Amino acid sequence: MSHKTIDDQLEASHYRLTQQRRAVLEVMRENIGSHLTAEEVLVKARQKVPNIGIATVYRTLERLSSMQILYKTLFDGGKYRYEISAQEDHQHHHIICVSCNRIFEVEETLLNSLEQHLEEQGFDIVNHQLKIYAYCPECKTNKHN
Amino acid sequence: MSHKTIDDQLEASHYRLTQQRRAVLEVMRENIGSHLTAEEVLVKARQKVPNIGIATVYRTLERLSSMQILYKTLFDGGKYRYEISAQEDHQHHHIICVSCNRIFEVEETLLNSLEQHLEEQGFDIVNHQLKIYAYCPECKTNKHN
DNA sequence: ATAAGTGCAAAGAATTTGCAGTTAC
DNA sequence: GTAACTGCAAATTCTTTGCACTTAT
Repeated sequence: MSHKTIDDQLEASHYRLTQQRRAVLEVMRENIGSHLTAEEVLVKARQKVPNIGIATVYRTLERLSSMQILYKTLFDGGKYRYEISAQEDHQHHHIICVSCNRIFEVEETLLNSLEQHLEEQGFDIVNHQLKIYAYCPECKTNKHN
Repeated sequence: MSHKTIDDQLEASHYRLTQQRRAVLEVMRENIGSHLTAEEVLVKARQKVPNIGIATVYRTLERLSSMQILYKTLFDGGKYRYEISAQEDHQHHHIICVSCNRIFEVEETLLNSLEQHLEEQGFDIVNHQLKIYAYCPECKTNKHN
C-alpha cells in the first residue's frame, strides 16, 4: 500500500530503476515480515534476474537501508538481516525463537516510560532495538515430547 | 567481590589456569562496565603476557562466555564485545552513543510488563537484549556548538 | 607423563571494493 | 552520450581451526 511513497522516494533521489534493483525491491515486498539475509535475497532475486550478483544485492540493500526503506539489523550469528519498513514507525522489536530460529515481531509502545526516564537523565534517544530470545508457543509445546 | 565464585567455577570445570587465561580474566576484571572487543582485550593482555596471540584471546573469551562468566554481545558494526558478568542478573541493556560510541548501561526492570504480556501469549522467554541508540548527555551538549 | 593449552599461519564466513564493461536516463 | 550501475574477482575484516610445540597438573 505504501508503494507509492517508496517509489516517490526513489524517484526523488535519482535512483535508477534497474532490473536488479527492481528485483530486490520486489523480493522485499513479497516478504513483508520476513528478515532476509543478503544471501537469501540473492537466491530469490535470481528467480527474477538470473545473473544478479551478490555485490549488487549488498549495494542495493545498503542503499535502501540508508534511505530507510529497509531495516538492517544484526542478529546473533553475525549476519545482517533486512526487512522492508512499515513506513511511520522506525523502531521494531523481535522475538527470536531459540529453537526454530523463526523471528516474530513485537508491537511497539512498552518502552516509552524507559525512554522518558533516560531523556530526563540527559540522553537524546535516536533509536532502539529490542531482541527477545524465547521459545515460541509452538516450540514450547513440542519441547515437552 | 565475586572473584571467589568465578574462581570456584573455573576450579570445578578443570580449567587450567595458564598465564594467558589469568591475563585475560584480569583484563576483564579491571574493566568492569566496559565492553571490549577481542582486539582490545589482546592489547591489554599483552601488557601482562607479551606473546599472547589473538587465537588464545578468542578461545578464552569464548570459553568464559559459555561459562556465563562473560557476556558476549554483537553490536552494530559486526563485532562481538565482551564484558564481565555481574553474577545474578543475566539481562543487560545498553545505550550506545551515536556520536562518541561509548556504551552505557541501563538498569533492568522496565521490560517486565512486556515479558508478562508475551508469556501470556505462549512465549517462553529465555533472555532479551535491548540496545538504545542515543546522544549521551555530553555529546548532546557538544553537538550544539 | 600426558592431556590440555598455546602461537602461528592458514582457512572461513560475511561484506566491501576496484575495475572494465553495460545500461538507464 | 554519459554518469550511474553491474558482475566478477580480489581485498577486507572478524573469527575459527589445524598443527607442532609447550605447560599445568
